[in-house]
Amino acid sequence: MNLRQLTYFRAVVEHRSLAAAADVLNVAQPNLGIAIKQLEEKWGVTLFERAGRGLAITDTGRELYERAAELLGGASALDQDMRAIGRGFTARLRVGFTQILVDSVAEMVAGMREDGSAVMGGRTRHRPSPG
Amino acid sequence: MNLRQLTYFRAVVEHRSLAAAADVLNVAQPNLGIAIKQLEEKWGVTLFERAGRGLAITDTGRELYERAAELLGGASALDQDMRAIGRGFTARLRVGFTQILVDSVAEMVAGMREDGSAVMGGRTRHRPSPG
DNA sequence: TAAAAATACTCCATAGGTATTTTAT
DNA sequence: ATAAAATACCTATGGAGTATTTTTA
Repeated sequence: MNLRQLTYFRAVVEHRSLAAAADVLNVAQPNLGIAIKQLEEKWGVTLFERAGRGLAITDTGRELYERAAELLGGASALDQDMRAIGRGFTARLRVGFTQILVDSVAEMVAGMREDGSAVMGGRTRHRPSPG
Repeated sequence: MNLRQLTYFRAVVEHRSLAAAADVLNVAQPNLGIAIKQLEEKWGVTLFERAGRGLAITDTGRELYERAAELLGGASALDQDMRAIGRGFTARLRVGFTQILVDSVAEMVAGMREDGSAVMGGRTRHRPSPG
């Protein structure tokens, strides 16, 4: 399994067609069918069934789609954030605050995300929550 | 960026050495240096600096490590779960329950995970929470 | 001088493309 | 007859290995 195969699979699911997905991805049609077959053979599952001229996704395919999309989203975000660091657009800032400020800080961060700032990483709790 | 490069990077961070990581991964030492250089050049960042005979990770490298580890963990879990489906060991079960049972169900699921069951997917809220 | 990383190269697996065949409307 | 997927085949990129050189404690 690699990100390329998952990317191809996701596009095929979203376009419900090898040809359409191939067009969007700017690759030749056979590559997509091959990538999907590789996943199916590696895992011993069926992701699509041929339905007339097109493809019908299976339950297993749907399960994979949800999780592949999440994984690819994470990979894409990581890629963009690292590129941003490379361009010097960001630095790492560690911010500490107490419970009373959690909501207002969260609001600020959400605003930064909307502004296109590359907000990376998450929260770290350095002391156990009371109780 | 691909999972192979991140896998190599993670191993180098964890072993603080190309040679040691190469030994664990059963690949030749130069491959790891090449993979890391590819990431550095793609993003324009510095992940390690040569420190004496070994390598010293940079702040950027640390940032990448945290996120790469998370991504690789997700990929590994996905891989195992799909393989389990292929072996017929799992089926998809959609379970609905009301708010009062959330805690007890969560506890059961956590127990299943500890038992090694392949618990996949997450929660879906089909109605807005009250208020 | 010993231990680790970096470099130079060769080889091969596989990703990608083109052309064609098969399938179903 | 047409539109889509599947198959066959060829090419080329890049991932892997070996051998060697450079770096530094």
